[in-house]
Amino acid sequence: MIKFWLNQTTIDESGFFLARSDTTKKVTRIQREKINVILEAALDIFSNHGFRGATIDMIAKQANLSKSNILYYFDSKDDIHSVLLSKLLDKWLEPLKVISATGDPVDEICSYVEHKLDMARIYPRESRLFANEILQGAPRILKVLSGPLKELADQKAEIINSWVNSGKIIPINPYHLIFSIWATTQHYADFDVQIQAVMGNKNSDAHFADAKSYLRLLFTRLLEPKVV
Amino acid sequence: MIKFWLNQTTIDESGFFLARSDTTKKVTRIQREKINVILEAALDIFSNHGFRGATIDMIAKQANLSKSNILYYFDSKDDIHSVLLSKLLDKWLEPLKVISATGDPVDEICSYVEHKLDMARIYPRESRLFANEILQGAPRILKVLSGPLKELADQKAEIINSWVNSGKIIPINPYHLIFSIWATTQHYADFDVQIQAVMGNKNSDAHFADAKSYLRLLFTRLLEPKVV
DNA sequence: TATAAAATTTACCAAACAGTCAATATTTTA
DNA sequence: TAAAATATTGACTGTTTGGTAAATTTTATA
Repeated sequence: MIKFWLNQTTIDESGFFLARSDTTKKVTRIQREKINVILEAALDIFSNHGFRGATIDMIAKQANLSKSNILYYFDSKDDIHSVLLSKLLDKWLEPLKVISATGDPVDEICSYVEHKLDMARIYPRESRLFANEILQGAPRILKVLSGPLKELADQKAEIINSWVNSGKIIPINPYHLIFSIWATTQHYADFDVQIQAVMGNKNSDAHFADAKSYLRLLFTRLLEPKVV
Repeated sequence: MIKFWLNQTTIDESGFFLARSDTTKKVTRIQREKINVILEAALDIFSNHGFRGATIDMIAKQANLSKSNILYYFDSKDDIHSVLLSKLLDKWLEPLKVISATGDPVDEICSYVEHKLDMARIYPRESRLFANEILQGAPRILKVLSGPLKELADQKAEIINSWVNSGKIIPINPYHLIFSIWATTQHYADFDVQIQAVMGNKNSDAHFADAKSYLRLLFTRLLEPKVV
């Protein structure tokens, strides 16, 4: 369990969110600053090396702190990782929530795609942290995947189905639509090295700009009942 | 460097393929068998835990051999991993090679998609091994990505461009088309846990069957100049 | 079947690593 | 500014891990 409480929430070992305890002492300026510095450094290290490939020493060096000092703010390596994951999950689930049943179906989906692609561009480290976790069987966030994530996906799948039933988009499996959006957008963060190798080491933003128009075309042509 | 030569090829430290040396002693029955057992076990372990998360002891246990015995056949943990990667790369690049300029464009692309999806279904461990490697910056296969893979992608991109120019498919960035195929197909192997969590733990093959028809629809509707 | 070669095991080493603890330094507060 | 609270350091510990070396067992060969 983390020693100092972060923001308004934190997580317990099972990955569920707990409200801030009343008996908590107030965080000092130094605690707030150092915890941020550590989490920032840890995100760098964990996202590039995975949990097992990362060492507290690497994080310490990146943060310009001593290992002991890091273990003063966090009880363990696991602890740092847990906090990063919980912060990530908030951010990660948010774009999907925005999809609204009342909007234009193709617009709603394309906005979601664009939103997710922006996330991959702005938060590539978070994307890789997530990918690392999933690749290794999601040991720490399985409950969140089969709980909140599944519920959210179910909910949005229902909306997509209603669009299908009213003929606003072509008949389609909503879950696989969602998976293909996740796959194509996160790919630009997770497989960045491969993209750089194949496309040449241009400015990464150029690839994202091209990806944006490509993916809009892809999903528009998929969904539109009329020709585009 | 590996002690016993495998099949017809192996790799040196830089990741390039070397022909089998003439001075090599012949491999015994036991060597052939045990090397296969070790590689099989190592694929399990590396694909589920990443390079740093895997230990020789885990591989040994999985293979029902002692750690020392494994180090009798392979010089190091790195060595086992290198051999697995080289075997994987052969397999991984092959489907793309099949795309032919003379076939029907949409058929060619859809066959490629199907082929890649089959690979993800049949070789999920290889897919995850590859994903793990890329996620961590592809330190061991960067040369292959910017060499053989890039050349192959360039070559196929030219074919796709020719299809665009002759109006057989709609105007499209061929590289991003390829990326979206890689992303959507490999997703079903790499993010399997997430898919299971969201869709319920049905038989995994059912998801692949659904994915196959979904992806055929996706790429057909993307590419066809006429309505589908 | 005796001998050589190959395979396996056992005991070990050194480095990397997560984490502890007590001493010291710095900052806050009364 | 003195005392209390907080922050930082450095030396240390036990464990895990990759890898070695020599002894022993098993298999192939002449």
